[in-house]
Amino acid sequence: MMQELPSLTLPGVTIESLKARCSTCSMHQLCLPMGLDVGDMDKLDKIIGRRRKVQKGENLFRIGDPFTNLYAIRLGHFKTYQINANGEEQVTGFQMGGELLGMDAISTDRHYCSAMALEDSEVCEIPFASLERLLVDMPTLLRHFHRMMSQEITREQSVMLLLGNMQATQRFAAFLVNLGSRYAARGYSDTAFQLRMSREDIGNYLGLTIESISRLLNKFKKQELLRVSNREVEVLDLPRLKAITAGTETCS
Amino acid sequence: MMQELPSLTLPGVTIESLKARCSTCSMHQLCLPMGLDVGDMDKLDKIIGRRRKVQKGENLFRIGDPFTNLYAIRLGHFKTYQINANGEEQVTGFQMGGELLGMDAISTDRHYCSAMALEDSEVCEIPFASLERLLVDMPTLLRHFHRMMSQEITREQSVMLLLGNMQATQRFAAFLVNLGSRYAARGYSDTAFQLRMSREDIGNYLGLTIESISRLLNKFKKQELLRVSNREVEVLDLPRLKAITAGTETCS
DNA sequence: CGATGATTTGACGACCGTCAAGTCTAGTGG
DNA sequence: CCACTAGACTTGACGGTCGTCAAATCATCG
Repeated sequence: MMQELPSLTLPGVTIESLKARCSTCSMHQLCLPMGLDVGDMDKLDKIIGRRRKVQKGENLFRIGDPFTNLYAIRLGHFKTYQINANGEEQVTGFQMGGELLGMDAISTDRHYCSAMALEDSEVCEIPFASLERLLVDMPTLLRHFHRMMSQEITREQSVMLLLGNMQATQRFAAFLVNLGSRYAARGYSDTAFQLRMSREDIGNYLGLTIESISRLLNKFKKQELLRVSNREVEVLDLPRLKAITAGTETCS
Repeated sequence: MMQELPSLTLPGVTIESLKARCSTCSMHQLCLPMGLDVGDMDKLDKIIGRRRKVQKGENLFRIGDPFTNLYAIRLGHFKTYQINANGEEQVTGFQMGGELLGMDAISTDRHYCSAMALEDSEVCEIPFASLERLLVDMPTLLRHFHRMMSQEITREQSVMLLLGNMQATQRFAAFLVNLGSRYAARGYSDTAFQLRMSREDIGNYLGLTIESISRLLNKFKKQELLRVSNREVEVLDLPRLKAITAGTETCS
């Protein structure tokens, strides 16, 4: 349902080749496959600001913060969340290495959501004013930047489908399949991975309670769809999980 | 909760002044307040393609259609919707005059959702390739285009908050308040307007059934929050409706 | 005026949230 | 190394919200 990073899945582009070239940060992973040449890469290097380490539980930015930078995740995982009038959170997404944070802030010059590190992480700051100036001279980068913003729009549409249309079981299956496919796009296993977020965050993201998540994990375990140990997950029957996501496999 | 078009709410810019200047389509309403001069406006005119009428119930585009144009709504209302594996719809938004459609398609060069006219409507086609070429020479327009994409991201985040966090009553109140504020931004009343969409579309959008919408309308009527007659709505107590949206007024 | 689809209303039940208690885990300090 | 603690997670019982189903009523349009 939700999409993989297309830039990481282009044919002939391996994650290793990108890492090798990457001189500064994951932003390059996103640009290289789009056809940036070495000269363009150097220009990009020049505007990319300092690296910044973000400790587990620390906010990269908060709702209402003035907007100056986009952030490319080099390492680690983040969650983004809205806060409603009562101070309750709504998790709007989980982000991992190679993804871009902060695009929601362009519209009002203030961040519209908060971003928190789920583990010790590292980002590259990309001053947006500089980036926008650079875009004028680099049509390829411009194109790619538009694709990334558009992709965030489609990602969120998928979440709306999930929240508006799916039952609890289906939502949770979709969540796992999506995580797996994103790890696969990064060269990791799509069936064995660690959940970087708490049950609470998962539940919040999926519009369910922590208890429901716990029960769903147990149900999937009993059906031999999953092996679960704490935050370690192994998907034993990915096709069936995908069928549940699609709504083909009715209940389970 | 969801946002108004900021470009239509800048101080000193009335909807009339924009309409007067607007030579071709509502895209100009979006650009003028951002500081485009007359020369820039003319350049924009040149790339904007033909107007296109779309009849009620007709699709402007469908999921999977190849992407060539963005569409600026001149007149009328649209809904956008996803379709899941079982062919069920999930309405992801309602759009009105002055709003832009199709930005989700940039990422994959195919439309990621379908758009259908809720009444006889009219749009301007904006060939995206031409627009992107133009953006290179017009930093102001570039800036504005990025704001519009970003705004779509924040809008969707608000819907995620709505679907993930709110109860039925609160969702419906939020929906009405949002509609009102968007009409207000266009120079119409924020308390008396016509619903252009069916109960079914509203329910689908809010993750509720048509029956629930009907009951909610009735409840609000009994509480003297609304006067309702078919699709005609008059909000009698906007502050209280806003309080319900915010979750301040507990149940009602 | 008749027909078709949209909307309303009621009865009922399922799904999932709430509450409460219990268990496990990881991190800390003795 | 173990005891202790706080927080994360699990499990069970119960209830409420909202979905499902069915029937009736109401608009709209040829």
